[in-house]
Amino acid sequence: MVKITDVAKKAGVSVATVSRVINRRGNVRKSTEQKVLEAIKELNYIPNFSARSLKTEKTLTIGMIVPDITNPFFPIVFRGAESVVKQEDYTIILCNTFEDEYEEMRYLSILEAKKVDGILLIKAPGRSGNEQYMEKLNTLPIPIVYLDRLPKLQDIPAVVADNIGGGYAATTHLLKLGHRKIAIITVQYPLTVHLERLQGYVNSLRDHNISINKSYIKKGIPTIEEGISLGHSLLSMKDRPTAIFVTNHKMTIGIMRALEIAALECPKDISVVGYDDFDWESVFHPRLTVVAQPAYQMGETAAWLLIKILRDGVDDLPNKKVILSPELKIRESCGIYCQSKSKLKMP
Amino acid sequence: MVKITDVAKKAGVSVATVSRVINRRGNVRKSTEQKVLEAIKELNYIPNFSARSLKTEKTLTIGMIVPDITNPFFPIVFRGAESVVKQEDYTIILCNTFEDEYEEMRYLSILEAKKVDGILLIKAPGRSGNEQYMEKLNTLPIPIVYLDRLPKLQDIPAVVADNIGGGYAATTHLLKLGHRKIAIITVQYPLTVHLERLQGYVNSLRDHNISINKSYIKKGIPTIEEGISLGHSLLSMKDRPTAIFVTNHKMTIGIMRALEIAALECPKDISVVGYDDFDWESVFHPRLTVVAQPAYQMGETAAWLLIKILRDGVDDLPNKKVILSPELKIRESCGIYCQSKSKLKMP
DNA sequence: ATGAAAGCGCTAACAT
DNA sequence: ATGTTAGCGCTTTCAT
Repeated sequence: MVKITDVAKKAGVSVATVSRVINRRGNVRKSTEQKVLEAIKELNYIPNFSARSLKTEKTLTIGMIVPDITNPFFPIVFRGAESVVKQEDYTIILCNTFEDEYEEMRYLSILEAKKVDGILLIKAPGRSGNEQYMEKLNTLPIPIVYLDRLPKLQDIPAVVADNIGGGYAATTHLLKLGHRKIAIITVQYPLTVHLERLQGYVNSLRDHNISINKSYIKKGIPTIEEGISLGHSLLSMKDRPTAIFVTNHKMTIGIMRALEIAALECPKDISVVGYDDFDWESVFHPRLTVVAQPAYQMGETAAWLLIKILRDGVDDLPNKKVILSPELKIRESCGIYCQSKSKLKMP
Repeated sequence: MVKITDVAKKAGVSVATVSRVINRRGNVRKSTEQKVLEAIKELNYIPNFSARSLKTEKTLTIGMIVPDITNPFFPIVFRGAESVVKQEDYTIILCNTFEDEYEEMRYLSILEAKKVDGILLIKAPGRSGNEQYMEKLNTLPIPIVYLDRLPKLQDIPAVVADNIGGGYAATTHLLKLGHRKIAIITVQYPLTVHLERLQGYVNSLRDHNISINKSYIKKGIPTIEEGISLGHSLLSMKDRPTAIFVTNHKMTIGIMRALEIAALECPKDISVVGYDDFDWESVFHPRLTVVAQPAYQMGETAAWLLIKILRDGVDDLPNKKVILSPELKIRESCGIYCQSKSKLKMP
């Protein structure tokens, strides 16, 4: 391995000078800089990050903790974050927690040991009995920007989507189509995103003077299988809903499967609004009407925020929390409900 | 920051002893070990990886370079790799190249500087005029395991899928259904995977004595838009194919879109076989018949191979290249072609 | 079983 | 503008 002393020797200068040209510290004559650059190229010298980090306390790497990179929402967020972070020569350690807070804690310790400069954290659902973990999070010596999911902490840097607004938009759309029996399928984890989407649903119903039917509110874990079984329970009700709002992508797939099994057509027999917008959803049938989140932008913004904090500190941040707006994409999975004829029509 | 000397002081031992217990080097009396462990816990000591790496030349991190994490195939591979790598306490730096070899080169230099212990490389397509890069790759001081896409190098550690077999299976399936006018849409990049899938298509046609119609072979870039336009050109032919095999997921979405625009139904009017199997494909319509790759297993296997190399070196590896088999998942996007009646029927 | 001490490759304060 | 040198926190050899 070639090191800085080798370069210095070859160029006929001291290591300090070499270091200066590597780090563009200035105070180097043009001609000596040239010599050094040549030596570097000839020897194929690459500075050793570990050594540099030991001294500077900077690693130029940030950690990103995601619940499930297999959920297509997160790769988009990742790319958004990477696109801004790479401009500052940062690199990302990606950690998958499988929605397990203990796994998250484990990764956090590792990231702390590896001295990443900052962390982009999309939290796993909190475990009861694990509350002291939040304190630890709050006092971690590494800057954290929370992404998508907001923990119960005051005044922390975070980038989230307006989930209440998303839930409200979805429900209101269904209401305007004439639906009155609107169910919601959401995730049982104590996660802000799902709680808020439910809140948006409730708000919309309230605002439109529709009473809330608790049996229309179903919660479960975010898997296809759960979507199927929750779908079944909804579809087999006597007073079956005419529309379903699903706040999770995988459960939406499950619902669609449940509809098929029950030989129900969407949107003819029942309307569905999903969450998150992926490329195939606008092509395959039924084309899903969904609340689309600005995933890429969320990643970008969070990364940008983190870098800003890394540079200037947290304290003089005007607003620590930024909220991005989702967008309702109206496609074909919702039909008009005509009360008089007691059936559904296409819009 | 609490460091090893602090722990030593608190426990009343030397730093050497602390280091021994941390690294489980043995030769420490049970009682002293206990003291050290307590000190570590009380002080909340976390060893500094940078310092350790500087000394040991190991970073316990590996780099993974992927062309596009937004392609749902790669997150699955990532998870597979992570699942084995984490058992050995490695962490993964994920790098997205956007299918750009220059971007890949840039990341490779960074990974080299950061002294990752090994690299999982899913190559971007090679650029002409950039051939000397392969030499550099070959002499990199960091072990590389190639994944999915095989570069033109001899005898390198690699984990790939049997793409010839995949292309053969897809084409043969169509043939058995009675199709004779089978088109293929594939990716124009010089990538083994697509070249081989095309080869499988050709082989199958040859083996069944069907002459190859060059105008049925379309190549383009792997995007939805390109799928649409290539689809158009195929569908507007006088002698339009009765079946299309698409070797890329995004282009498959594009094809389905093109079918809709042309008011053609799948599988009634035309059959389609795609590549890669994602959860929604078995629910939304038309349910795609696809060649499913063992993505997770590919990630696992590659990571396992890399770790083995990290431990034992490359040289005494029995077989450096492992080939995993894909599986044809037959669903509903292919119909039977009845030549006599000159139309398609469902199977 | 334990400790003292020499580096690992680099940066930066200080000297010139 | 350039050089000398003291660490950064850790592992490991060599004594004891």
